Amino acid sequence: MKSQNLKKVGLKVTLPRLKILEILGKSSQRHMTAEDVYKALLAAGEEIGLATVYRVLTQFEAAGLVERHNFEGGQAVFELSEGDHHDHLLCVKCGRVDEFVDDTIERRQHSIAEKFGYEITDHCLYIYGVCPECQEAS
Amino acid sequence: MKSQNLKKVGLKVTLPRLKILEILGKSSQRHMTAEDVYKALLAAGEEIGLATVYRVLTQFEAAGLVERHNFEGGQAVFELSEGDHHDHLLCVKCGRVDEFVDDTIERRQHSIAEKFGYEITDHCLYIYGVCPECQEAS
DNA sequence: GGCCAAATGCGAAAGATTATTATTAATACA
DNA sequence: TGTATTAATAATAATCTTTCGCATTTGGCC
Ligand SMILES: [Mn+2]
Ligand SMILES: [Mn+2]
Ligand SMILES: [Zn+2]
Ligand SMILES: [Zn+2]
Repeated sequence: MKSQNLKKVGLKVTLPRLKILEILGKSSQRHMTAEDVYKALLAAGEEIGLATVYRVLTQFEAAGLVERHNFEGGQAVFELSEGDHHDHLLCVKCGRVDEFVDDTIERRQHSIAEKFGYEITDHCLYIYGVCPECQEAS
Repeated sequence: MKSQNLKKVGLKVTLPRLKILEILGKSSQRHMTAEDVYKALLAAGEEIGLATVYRVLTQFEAAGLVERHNFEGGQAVFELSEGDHHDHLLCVKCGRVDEFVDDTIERRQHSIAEKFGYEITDHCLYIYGVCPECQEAS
């Protein structure tokens, strides 16, 4: 149950938070901007302000419930955290997002951080390109 | 000479463009925000508007003279292109930036893009962490 | 030097995100 | 279950980064 997730991380169980969690879980797009979430809420008949969406998403990020990505193009996107780390492939034409995990890359990253003496906190790898569908279309 | 660089990419040789190229080349920080460049220009006694800095940096990016990065933290940063691709290690405490190249990672990225059928256009790998100096300080 | 398109400077505008504050709702507990 | 306490929300304003519009200036070329 979603309210358990919220309690677990010490957040009060409120309607906006539940609805936002629900949208993030149910939407057909896994990676959503704050605006996307806001519009989905409106479409679902919920009267939740955009500022609340931003506030809640930021809290969710701090609590580890969602991840924020700064893909190219101004707006940050959010996705539900599911424990598993993964990286992203992004189509520059249609905005499609694919996810992947590569253990070799993960290991190399750690050895690079080690070589430079960094204590790694996070990392992100974005591969931009043209997806198969968009290649055909051109 | 810098004016040659500009002519080569089909950009008119103007004072703002020369000065901005110069700042990017001479500044102690290799990775600068538009604001950084603007302040450096002011400090050098040049009267160049911030809008011009943004405009010129964007043109330079389109011409391949500089690269733009969207590190965490709102502002884009720019650095002179020097042909060689590299990725970045970023200290989350002091903002230090280190650069690295890893052929294994580069190769894996291409094979991932291939597996998904993407025609790769670009990619970036940011490793965030705490640099050696900042580890001591804490 | 003088013409003309292109570039600049300035201010306004846009877009994304955050802050403020009065109001409302969730939790704890009587 | 009702109430007090405290945190969360809504609405709006503010902020921050970046871009636009337009009058003025400049660079390239004759
Ligand atoms: Mn993802
Ligand atoms: Mn660099
Ligand atoms: Zn596509
Ligand atoms: Zn540091």
